Amino acid sequence: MRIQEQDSGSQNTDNDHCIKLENQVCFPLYSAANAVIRAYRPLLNQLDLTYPQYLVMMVLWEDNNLSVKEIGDKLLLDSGTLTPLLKRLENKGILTRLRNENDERARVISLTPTGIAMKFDARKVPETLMCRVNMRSDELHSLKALCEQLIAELN
Amino acid sequence: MRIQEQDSGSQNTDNDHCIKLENQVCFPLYSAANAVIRAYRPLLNQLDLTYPQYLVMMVLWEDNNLSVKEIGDKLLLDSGTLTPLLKRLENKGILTRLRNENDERARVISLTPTGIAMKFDARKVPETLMCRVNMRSDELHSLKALCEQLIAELN
DNA sequence: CCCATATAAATTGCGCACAATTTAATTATT
DNA sequence: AATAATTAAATTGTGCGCAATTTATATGGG
Repeated sequence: MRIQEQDSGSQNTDNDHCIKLENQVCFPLYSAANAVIRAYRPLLNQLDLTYPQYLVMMVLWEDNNLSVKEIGDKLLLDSGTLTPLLKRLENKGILTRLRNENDERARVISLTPTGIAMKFDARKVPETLMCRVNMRSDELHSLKALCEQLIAELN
Repeated sequence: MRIQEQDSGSQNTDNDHCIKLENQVCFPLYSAANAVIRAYRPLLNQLDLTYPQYLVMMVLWEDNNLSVKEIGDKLLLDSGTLTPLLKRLENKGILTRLRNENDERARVISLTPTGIAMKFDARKVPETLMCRVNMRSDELHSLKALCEQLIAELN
């Protein structure tokens, strides 16, 4: 025998609703990010890339020969995440990790011809995913803008 | 000497912009989810919980004595994620993982008095985080709705 | 020039997230 | 009742994500 929607005489206060999953903003955000990565997986498997690896590739397709730091600044990821990820891409022959001759602390991450060529097939990946999603362009734009706003607020 | 914004005669097609990080919806979503978990961490450290553990606790505070499957359905997580997570919470004395007597395959996850009591301190966690975020209530609501819409589309 | 400070990567360790598989128990079928 | 199919958790293995630390190089001030 449980009381359902009304506030019984327990230690509940009027801000008790905040702790309900239903009323959280962050949970759908977290869950949507998981869902997106899950949806990308079968598409990216064809390129032998994970989603974070694909993000790194997008950065490098746009601007090759970056340091780990520069990639990290663009993706908001640190060397603890990027170093092993970049080593995996290096092992696949997709990029090189040479030392910067002007600053021996830094590396220069450079796509190989193989890595550059992958851009061609990669173009259809976001396209294919977005075909599966029946959302209007303005909805996607405001989702993007709201996420960017939230990221800015949390720094 | 690089041509910047206009389409030169290379293998570029007019959907080349799709592959730019700048134009992706999923990257800000992924990045915002990371940022939220990062922002929650110092607050949740005081409760000795991670963000996924906190989500499980929220589910159980609302509805105690659930199976692993039922928790997974609410959080969109599988037993591969939940089993070790629940074992860690069990080791902390926050919950028990007894077998369901009617169905020996399933477990009944039940909060201990300690686990139930944590709800009191947990209430201020989302409150504190949202104070740091200078976003209007309607913006947060539409962010939540858009994420939920995207999750629904991807299943 | 020397030393303090700063910076770039790498390393270590933990906890997810999930695909794929396995184990055990339940339900359906014949 | 015996067998097949289904279901619930657990297990295994890979790859993040990040805090904390370490290593190596660079830079700035005295």
